[in-house]
Amino acid sequence: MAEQDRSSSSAKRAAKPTINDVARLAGVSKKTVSRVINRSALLNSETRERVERVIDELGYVPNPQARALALRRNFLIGLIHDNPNAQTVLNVQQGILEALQGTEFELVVRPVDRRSPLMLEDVRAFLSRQRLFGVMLLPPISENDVLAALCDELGCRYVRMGSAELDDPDHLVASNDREAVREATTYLVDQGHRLIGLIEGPRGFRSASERRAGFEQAIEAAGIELPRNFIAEGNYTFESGIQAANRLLDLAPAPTAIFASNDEMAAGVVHAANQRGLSVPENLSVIGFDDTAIAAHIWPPLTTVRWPIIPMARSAALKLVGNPAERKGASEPSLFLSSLVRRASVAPPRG
Amino acid sequence: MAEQDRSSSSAKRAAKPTINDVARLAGVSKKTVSRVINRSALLNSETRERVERVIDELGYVPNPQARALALRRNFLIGLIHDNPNAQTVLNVQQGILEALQGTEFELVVRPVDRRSPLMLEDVRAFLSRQRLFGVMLLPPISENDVLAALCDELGCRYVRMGSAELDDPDHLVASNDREAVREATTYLVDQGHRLIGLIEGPRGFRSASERRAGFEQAIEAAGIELPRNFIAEGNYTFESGIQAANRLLDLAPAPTAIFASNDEMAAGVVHAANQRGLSVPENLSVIGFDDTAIAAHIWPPLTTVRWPIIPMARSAALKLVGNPAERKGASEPSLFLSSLVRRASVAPPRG
DNA sequence: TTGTACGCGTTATCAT
DNA sequence: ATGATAACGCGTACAA
Repeated sequence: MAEQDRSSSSAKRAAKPTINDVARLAGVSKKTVSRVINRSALLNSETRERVERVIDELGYVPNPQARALALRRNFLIGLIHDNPNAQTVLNVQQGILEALQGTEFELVVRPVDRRSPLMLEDVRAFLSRQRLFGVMLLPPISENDVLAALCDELGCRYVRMGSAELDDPDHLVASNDREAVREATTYLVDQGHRLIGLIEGPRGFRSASERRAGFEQAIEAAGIELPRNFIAEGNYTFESGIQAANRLLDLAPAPTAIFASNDEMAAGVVHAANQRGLSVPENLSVIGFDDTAIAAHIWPPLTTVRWPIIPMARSAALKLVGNPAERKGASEPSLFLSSLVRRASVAPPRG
Repeated sequence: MAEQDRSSSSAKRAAKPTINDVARLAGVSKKTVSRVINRSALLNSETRERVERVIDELGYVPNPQARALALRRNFLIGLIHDNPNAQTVLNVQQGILEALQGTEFELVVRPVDRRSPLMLEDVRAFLSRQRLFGVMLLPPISENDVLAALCDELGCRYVRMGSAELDDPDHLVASNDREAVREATTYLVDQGHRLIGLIEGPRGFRSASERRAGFEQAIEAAGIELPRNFIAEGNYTFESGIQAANRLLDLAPAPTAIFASNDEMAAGVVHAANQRGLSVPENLSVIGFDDTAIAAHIWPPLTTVRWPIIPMARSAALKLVGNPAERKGASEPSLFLSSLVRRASVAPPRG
């Protein structure tokens, strides 16, 4: 009787109840409680209910640290990324957190440097030490097959986010960048543009090559012959967008429209145009990619490709932890469609 | 002898070495190894060196899960925030991660809803379940004293980030928003503006009241008498900036300059001006606050107040985990100065 | 279907 | 200064 003090059902609970408390009060062994927690199939439903009642009364919650030790697995989801743009990382976080909401999982953020020769060893140390439940890989490192293999080797589930089909559906959430850019470029053509410049992303990024491929397909389909130097390379930053735009605008004839492979670079294009006294879209049409906040906030508002990044990240996280509503999360979609958002940065070319 | 198989010093280590392996090979008890790990003072330096050598040979790393269980404390730093703007959260993360780089700590992100009546209970559950080493509190929830008291109660260290002195130096990293805004406003006055509008932040935000106070001090010091309706309220979003700007610009006489309490709203002001056919800075000068990416990316580039957020976050994290280079992290600064970044969005008013 | 005994890898207690 | 032994809270053989 005296022992019951520890488990008063009132609000006071300085020492949190353990599985032993539950077992004792329910009159079962702690293994049985453990079975209830882990939803073992072989369980008398009457016993289960009794245990569950005690759990509720006590407000018992399993100790994650003890579970992690015994299971050799933490209930943490890792977000491994190498600094794609800020807004992307944040949107991904939001999507993941939405999916993890109400679960026992927490999100751990882990930036890495893809150019460091130690990157793989870093990740290996991180994964094997923290024994994460699973990780999400963002572009561009999501395109690294060795990294994915490493996750497998270490028994860590993973889902990659990407702009093309890089893996099987269980390990992938992708958008179809190529198709989206083709649509965007075709829109420019339909407006009457024939001199269309491309600012592509950095070499080695799958998103860069996919977007370029979409651009070229549209150009070819329109029967347009473009000079080689109408394609300039950027590195997805605002500054690189300015520079690439200046290279393009120095050409004669210069493009009357530019597709930039992301919004930051597109903002750079608008910036460069303004510096030159060109106004958008009267003298130059611009399209970006991502539909990040900046697209809607600059002047004029930017026509851009909207990438459903938050739903994608949510879906990816559900793949990782298993959607409780579904069978095992396998039913989460893997392919997401992007769409063109038409705003004010595009107009027909002048005369 | 046969047991030595487990601890070959070669690269192969499928099963990671444990403290027991180290103890056995070093010929000491595991408690002694534990003492080495935790830098206990009472240790024969000869023993320590021997143990350390074995640790290096084996590539032994303590298991965080077991440590967490035994210590009743996880080596995790939590970032608790209620969606201030995206860029802020990300910058804070960057600063924290810089500080945590190379340590045993990981960063766990935890968004909360400050308006939910369950917010405190959420945080309580989170902290007591995960047993975090410490947490960082971002504005505006960092201004909640009850929340800070809750951390204390649960034995969780905390550091608050804020725009004024909310706590003692051990628990605070703050910028001096009031002074910075006073300087910014004075700059407007010095340029010749007398009709200066303010778009303040949302009610209940300390940053909002601090910035307003700075604005009013400068106006008063300049001997300017401003109509009441020259102060409009926003909620730190782009949209609210547009709306507040339109209210201000509808006035007669209308302001020739507007100080917006953050960059997003300032971008909204520029947007609204463009919509009305006013050009910045010829017809309207604008100053923002934060120096987020958007400030430099819109046209014209925005004069704004730079808040050293990354160093602040880094410093806060070091306060939490203790700067290894310093005594105990107590020497990290608590007050940071903001500075005015002059770009192209301010000019003298038109005669 | 349920319970017993032990392991997970570390730290803490209290000896020596 | 160091070691034996017991926590920490949960999961898993294997037995019942």
